[in-house]
Amino acid sequence: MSIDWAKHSLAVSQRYSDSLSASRHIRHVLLAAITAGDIMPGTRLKETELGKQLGFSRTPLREAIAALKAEGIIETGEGGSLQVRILAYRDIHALYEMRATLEGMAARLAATGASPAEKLFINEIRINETQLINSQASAAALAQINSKFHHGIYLASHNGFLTEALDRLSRTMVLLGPTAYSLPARIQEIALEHDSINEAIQAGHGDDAEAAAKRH
Amino acid sequence: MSIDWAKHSLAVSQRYSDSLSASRHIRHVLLAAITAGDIMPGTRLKETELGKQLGFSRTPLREAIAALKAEGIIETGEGGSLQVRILAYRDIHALYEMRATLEGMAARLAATGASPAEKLFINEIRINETQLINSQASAAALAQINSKFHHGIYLASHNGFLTEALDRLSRTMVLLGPTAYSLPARIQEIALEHDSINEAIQAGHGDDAEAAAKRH
DNA sequence: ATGTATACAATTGCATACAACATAAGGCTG
DNA sequence: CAGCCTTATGTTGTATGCAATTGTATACAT
Repeated sequence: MSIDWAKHSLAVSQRYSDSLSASRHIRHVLLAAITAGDIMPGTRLKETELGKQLGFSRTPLREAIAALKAEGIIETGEGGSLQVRILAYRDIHALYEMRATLEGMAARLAATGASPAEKLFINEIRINETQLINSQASAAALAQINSKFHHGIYLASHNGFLTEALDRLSRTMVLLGPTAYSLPARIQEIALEHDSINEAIQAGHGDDAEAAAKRH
Repeated sequence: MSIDWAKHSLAVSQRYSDSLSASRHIRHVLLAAITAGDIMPGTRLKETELGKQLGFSRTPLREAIAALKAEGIIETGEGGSLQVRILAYRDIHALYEMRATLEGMAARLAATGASPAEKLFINEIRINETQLINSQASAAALAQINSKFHHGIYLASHNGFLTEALDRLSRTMVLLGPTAYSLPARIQEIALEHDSINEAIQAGHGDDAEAAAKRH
């Protein structure tokens, strides 16, 4: 059974207005396919087959794979065969531990160093999120606004390496499968936690912001 | 004026017993050249020229470059030209800020979660370092034992992503140029700081270890 | 029947060739 | 003489073809 590559390819083309080189395009398509669960961890990827299905030569495909290997999304198994990385249980724990620390760092820096405009921006997103929750928005919409909220904090930290590291962690987390954004109870929890983080940032309390973000 | 690639290439071959694929070999050689200061940030890299000098085709060279681009060591300038990344001043601050946080995290985890054998291992390295300092060892030797000490802590954190992130930071830091390991006063300071970190880890005091590592 | 060795198929790694694009220089025109 | 357009050169992006290594299957021997 084959995968619907056209869907992911089209989405990437629209998202970036066809302005990506083939190798970058392929990289995003592969990430989208993994995120959507079309390719499960451990799946063996065969270059010739993938190239034929995607409609690209092996050269840009290998470029994309080289980048994903450098990020730890794809690994070379026994004998040089390619496969999507399988996370061990201790990796999962380590992943969340890492994210907690970095999220805490970002929240602290945002609380202590963000400009008034940036704090306002974060607060607006938070208000927007509350409205979406109250209006029973879809899980996808909630996930998107959630991502916006966190990204706003990353940017307000004024630390490009921190932002990059957190983005990288997010990309690695797609290996865990689709995130659960459907349980109503969890949605309410998330809202409360976001409130705590936001309030600490608005007040400029670094310690509180870090602690709240770590709990989240 | 050309660069002595043979030196770096030989060093990499010896370090890894010639068991690396061409693309990985090239990646290490490029990193070594940047570390040694043979290639300065902002230098434009021309694929055909590099390939001819290194004795490899453009294909594995591009694989290596793709990996280094994913790591943020090399970036594509105007018109798609390749150049070694230039760190802005705020990047430098962000880099050290990031490392302080991650080193603190590693030290805390090592203090709270390292096995007795791992703690012993770290302690041995610390003792070894003291001996080297007292015997007026070379700056290179001190840098090496310093690296070992920190790496020992990383591994004792039992968090592969943390270790990877710190290694990545180290690779990015080569863009700042050779590190100063020559000032005698600083050597003494480093020894004292390492002692503080080591003692906190041995005692299992997470807070102290994190604080000491952040200061360092 | 099981283990081992050999041969074949398939996949990855590398090299070369081609196409598209950006840049810089030189000539032409206003 | 200055500015713009055209052309030529050089560099990056992509495709294809070949070689080498690895996995697998089958046959033979113990």
